[in-house]
Amino acid sequence: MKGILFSMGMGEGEQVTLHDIAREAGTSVTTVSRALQGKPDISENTKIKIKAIAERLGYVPNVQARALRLNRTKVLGIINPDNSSPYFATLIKGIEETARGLNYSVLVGNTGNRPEVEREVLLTFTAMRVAGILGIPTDVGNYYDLKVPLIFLLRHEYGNEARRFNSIITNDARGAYFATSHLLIKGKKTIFIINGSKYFSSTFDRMEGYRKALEEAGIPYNEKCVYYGESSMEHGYKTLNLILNEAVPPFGVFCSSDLIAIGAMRAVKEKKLKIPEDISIVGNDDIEIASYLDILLTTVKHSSYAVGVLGVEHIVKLIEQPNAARQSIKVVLEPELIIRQST
Amino acid sequence: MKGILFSMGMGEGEQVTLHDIAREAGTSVTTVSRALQGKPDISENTKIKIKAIAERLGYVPNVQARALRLNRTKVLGIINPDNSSPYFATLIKGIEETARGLNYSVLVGNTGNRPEVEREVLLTFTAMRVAGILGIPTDVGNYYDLKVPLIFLLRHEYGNEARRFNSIITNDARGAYFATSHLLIKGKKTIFIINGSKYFSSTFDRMEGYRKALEEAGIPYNEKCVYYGESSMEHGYKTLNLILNEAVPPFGVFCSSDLIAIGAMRAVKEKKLKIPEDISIVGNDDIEIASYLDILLTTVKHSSYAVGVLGVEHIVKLIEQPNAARQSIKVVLEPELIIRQST
DNA sequence: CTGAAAGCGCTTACAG
DNA sequence: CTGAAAGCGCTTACAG
Repeated sequence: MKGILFSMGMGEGEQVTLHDIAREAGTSVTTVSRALQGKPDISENTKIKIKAIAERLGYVPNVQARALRLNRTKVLGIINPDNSSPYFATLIKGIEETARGLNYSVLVGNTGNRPEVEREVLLTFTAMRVAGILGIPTDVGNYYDLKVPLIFLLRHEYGNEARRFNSIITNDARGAYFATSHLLIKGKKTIFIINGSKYFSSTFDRMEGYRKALEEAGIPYNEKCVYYGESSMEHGYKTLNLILNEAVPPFGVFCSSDLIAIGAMRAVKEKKLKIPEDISIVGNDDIEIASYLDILLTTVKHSSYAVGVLGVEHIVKLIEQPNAARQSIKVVLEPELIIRQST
Repeated sequence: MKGILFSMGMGEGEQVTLHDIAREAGTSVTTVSRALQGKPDISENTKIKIKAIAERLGYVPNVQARALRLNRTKVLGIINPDNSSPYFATLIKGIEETARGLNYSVLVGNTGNRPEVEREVLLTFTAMRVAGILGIPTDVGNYYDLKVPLIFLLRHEYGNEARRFNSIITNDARGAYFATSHLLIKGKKTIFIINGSKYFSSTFDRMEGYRKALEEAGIPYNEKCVYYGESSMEHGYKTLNLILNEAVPPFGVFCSSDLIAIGAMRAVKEKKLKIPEDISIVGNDDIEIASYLDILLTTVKHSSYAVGVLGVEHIVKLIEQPNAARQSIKVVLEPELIIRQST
């Protein structure tokens, strides 16, 4: 690493500035700045000369300085519970790829669904003066006094605060409705739901679709069929074992994530029960592995990648078109039921 | 979102500065800066007053300005092929959590293993003046003239350039040796290897362990048993089908990632062949799902989370301890064979 | 077509 | 214990 640098007379950490180029070119910093920006009021000759020197010196603009001067950055902050969870990972990929195409960088923060961590990350993003924030909220209250464009992804606020925030979500009520109806049609009379955390709007929305489907089938709602918790294989595994202590198959289970479904399937397998005969399982998300499992997973497909893409496109619009900031963004992506082998 | 802000007289995008606090406190910006930093040369009274005002105004320091002044940022850049691949996702999680604990932010860039994208991301990071870079390299040549601390993760350079770069890797030669020996011990006479891309050092290292194990067992090396490609379920699936066109079971397969192994298992299942009787499969990485599959996957465990943690710890040392920068970092984490049901 | 000057928000010697 | 001043690297009116 040393060789090349030292031969150019630049040590590690030393950065070429406009001033260096100006000195080399025998011109002013002003001219260098404008030449590099390709502004029309600089002669072709000068531009060519300056660009050549910049190239030779390995000049890379200092965006910190530019940000300070222009009072804007090209950085987006992403707040999410856990970047290693496949659904969020795909969302982040959509964000990163779209942001890169629009010349934005992306700062990632994990909250583990802990409000105090979320607050901390938000503070860091604010200090970094990110141009906008894309958040999968844990505690909506943490976002009240942000001063930058913000869009909630996957979850929105609910209750009294409703409609104050921008959001791009998937239609979880409809997804749950699809899943539950499908389970019913497949002949299961009892449908369990292993839902997410009670504090998320998506969890709440799913209850709506679940109840609607039951109602339409004339099956009374029974709160003993409802479980809440985190989105993990382990939780799915444990919860299905809990259910098995209380109920005898056959029955159906709608899981609020494919991860939960995979854990649940594992529990079923260990009890030597059959899927879908004894227990039908519907997942949620359609992560890639759902179509590589031993028993292909029937699931409600939501494209988190698409949510990421839209999130960036909309937030960049809010950032770059001042009058757009007055608009309220409410996007709802429709889900699709993918029927495979687990039902 | 507007309510609170407007009542404070601050609109969206307007930021409180040291100057605002100074005006309010009837003091100089210098004093405010020092008070907020908790420097000893400011009276207790002044500190208390200034901190209260800062709090009330919702002051958040502008790290861009600080970075410019101090000529250093608290930002780390991560370059990786694909943040949605589970092994990398876990690595990134380890990086993010450790970095946050040390007050660093984390910029994530995906390369898709494409050198030109890698170059682009590196340029952006340089422009952002990241304090250090943690990279899973695709083309080592892209890193030659970086001027910031750099550590390669998971892969290192090889060939002529060897030993110029810092690296934290897993012992892939040993892992492949474990896997291959294990397959041999389990009675398979032919061992295929579905390896990664030819251009990665980890792929190369795996070949070493693979050949050593064969040699010890007195089995001649046959290049027809070696396949290269990307790390995906789809590739594992296709490759196993290719293998099945050429060879008849029983045989063993060592896959260079669990994702490949899962794809391969799917192909075996579709051909109605039995795991492990007909085909034994060993994965690599030990991603979480390996222990939730229908047939629990035997795999070589490498902790990418640990690599992430160590990566941050070491790079922060390089950044913050100038004399440490002279040291060369070469860390190799040892793998472990986890025997489950697929062998 | 080009340059001198101001200023973004911060920190830190330096002076008092 | 406190403040005036310089300067980090950049951009942009303003003047010529």
